[in-house]
Amino acid sequence: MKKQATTVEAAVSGLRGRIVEHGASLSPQQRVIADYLLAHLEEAPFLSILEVSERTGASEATVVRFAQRIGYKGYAGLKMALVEALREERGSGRRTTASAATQAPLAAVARLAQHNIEATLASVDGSEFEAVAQQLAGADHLFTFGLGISAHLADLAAYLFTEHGLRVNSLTTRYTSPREQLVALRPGDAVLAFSLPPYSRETLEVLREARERGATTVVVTDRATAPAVSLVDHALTVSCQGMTFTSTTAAIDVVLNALVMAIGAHHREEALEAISRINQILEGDSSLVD
Amino acid sequence: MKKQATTVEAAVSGLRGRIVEHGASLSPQQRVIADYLLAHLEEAPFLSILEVSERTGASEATVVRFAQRIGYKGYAGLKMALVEALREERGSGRRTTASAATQAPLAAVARLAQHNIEATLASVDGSEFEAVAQQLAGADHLFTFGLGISAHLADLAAYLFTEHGLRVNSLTTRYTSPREQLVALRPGDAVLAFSLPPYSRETLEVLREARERGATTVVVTDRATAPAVSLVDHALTVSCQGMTFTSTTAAIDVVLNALVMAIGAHHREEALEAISRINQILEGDSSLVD
DNA sequence: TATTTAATGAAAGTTTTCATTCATTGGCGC
DNA sequence: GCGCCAATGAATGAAAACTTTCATTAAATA
Repeated sequence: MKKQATTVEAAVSGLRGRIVEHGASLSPQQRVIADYLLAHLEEAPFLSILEVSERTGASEATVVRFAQRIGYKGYAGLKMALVEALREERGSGRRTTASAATQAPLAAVARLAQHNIEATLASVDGSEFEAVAQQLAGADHLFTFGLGISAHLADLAAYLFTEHGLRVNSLTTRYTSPREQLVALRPGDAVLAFSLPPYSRETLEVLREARERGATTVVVTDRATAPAVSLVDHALTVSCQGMTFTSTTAAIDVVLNALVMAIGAHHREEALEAISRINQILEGDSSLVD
Repeated sequence: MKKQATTVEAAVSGLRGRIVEHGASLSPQQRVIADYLLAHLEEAPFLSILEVSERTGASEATVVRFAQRIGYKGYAGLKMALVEALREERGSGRRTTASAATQAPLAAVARLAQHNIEATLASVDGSEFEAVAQQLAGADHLFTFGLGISAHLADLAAYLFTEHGLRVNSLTTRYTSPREQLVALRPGDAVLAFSLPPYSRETLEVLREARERGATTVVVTDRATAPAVSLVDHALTVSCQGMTFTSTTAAIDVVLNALVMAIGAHHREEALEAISRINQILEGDSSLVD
C-alpha cells in the first residue's frame, strides 16, 4: 500500500510502521500486544518478554511470534529496534525543526484542553452537579438545546442520555424554530441548554419560555455571569477558555459524560464499577487493554 | 561524610553521587568504568556487563565488583537504577496528582480524559499528523463519516472545517445509505472517517469504496490495529481508553481542533497567533477574559 | 459433519546475562 | 628475597531472558 506515503513514516518509527503493514495478518492476541506496546512506547524498550506477556495476558510464546510476524528476527530484534529509536530520539534532542511547527497545534490544543478540564474540576460545585443529575434523572422528558457549536453538544447530550434510557429530544432548527417545538413541553419535563459565546438571544428565549411552562431548566455555560445563568434553575459553569479562536469542548464533554455516569448511578453498582475501572486504567496498568 | 550535601544529588542521579562518594576507594580499572558510564549515560541503561567490559577493557568480574563497590547489590541493581532514572526523566510530564482520588464521577471522568489526551499527545506521529493536515487542506471536497458516537464526531468535524472555509459534507444515514452518497465522490476529494469500537462493517465499506474511487482516505481510530487502518492512506491513532463504559471523546476533540488549526496554518500567522494566545492563557494570565 | 488450518499456552531447550570462585599478577613493606 | 594483599581476569555456576517444540483448542473450509 501507498509506498510513497508511508516510506518516511516507516523509516522513522519502525515499530508503528511494521504493525500497520502487517496489521491485517496479526492474530487477536498479537493485536493486543501491538496496541499495548504502541500505547507504552516509553516503557517498551525496558520490558522483557515476561513482563509484556504478563501485562497483555498473552503467553511468552505469543509475544515472540508477534515480533517475528511483523518482521523482526525475534523479540530481541524488536527490542533492539526500540532501543535504537529511543537513542535516536534522545540524540536528536530538542532540535525538532519543521515538526515543531506542525506538532505545535496539537500540543497547544492539548494543553489548553487539559487546563480547561482541570479548571472545571476545581470550580464545579459538587452539590450543584449532584442537583442537576437528580433533576435530569427525574425528569419526565428531557429536551436539549444549543446553537452553533453548542448544537453539537446538545445532540451529543441527547445521544448519551438516550443510550442510558432517558427520553430525550434535541431541539433542532431544522424544520421549525426550537420555541415552536416547546409546545410539547409540560411541567415535570426538563430542558438542558448549552450557552457558549457568542451567546444567542434565542437560547435565552427558549429557556425563559421553558420555565414559564413549568419545566426545570438547566444551562451549561462558560462563566457564572453569562446571561443565561439568571434565567435557569441550575447552572453548571465549565471552563472554556480559548473558545474564541479554537473550539475545544473537551471540558464540556467531560462534564456531560460525568452527568451520564451520575445519572446511571441509580444502578449504583454500575457507576462505581465504571469508576473503579477508570482508576485501574489510570493506575497505569492497562493489563486490560479495554 | 556530608550527608546533607549529597542527599539531593544522590537521590536524583544516584550513579554520579555514589561514584563521587566512593571515588577514593575505586581501583584504577573501576575508575575507567566509572568514567565510561558517566560519559555515556544515554547508553548505559542498555548495556550488558559484557558490553561494558569490552568497551572499557576491564573484565566482567571487575564490572560487577565496581557496581558492588559503589553500593549497589550488583550490576543488575545498578542497571535498574539507571533505567529508573531514565524513565523518570522522560515521564516528567506527570502532573496528575492522585489527589483527586475521589469517588465522584466528575473527577473520575476528568482524570480519564486527561490521561487520554496526554497519551494521545505522546503517541501521535508528527509526520502523519502533518500529512493528514496537508491532505485535508488540499482536498477538493471533504466528506466526513462515522457511526454511533463517531457520527457526532463526523458532524463536529464537518462543522469545524466548514467554519474554516473547506467544502465539507457529513455523510449521514438520514435518507440514503452513506455509500450511495459517495456517487458524488471524485478523485481529488478526501474522506475522513471515525472508527471507534464497536467497529462497524459499514465504515470499512465506505472507506474501501472511497479509495476505489480515487479519493484520499483518512481514519481517526483508537488503535493501530483497528481494522480500518489497513484500508486507508492515513490513520491517526488516538488514545480512547475507557470507551467501553463511558464515551469521553475529549482526546479526539483535541485532535480535531488541532487539525483545524494546522490547516488554517496556510495563514501561518493566524495559527501562530492562536498558539501564542493559548500559551498566554496557560501562563496564567487569564487577564484576558477571552 | 469431517478435515484442515491457525492460534495458543505449557514446557522444554538455548542463549545471554549476571555473580562468584579461584588462581595469577604485581606492588609494597619487612 | 619473602610474604602479604589488593587488583584482575578466566572459569564456573546460577539465573534470567529468549526461542522452539508440541499438544490442545478453536475456527475455517470442504
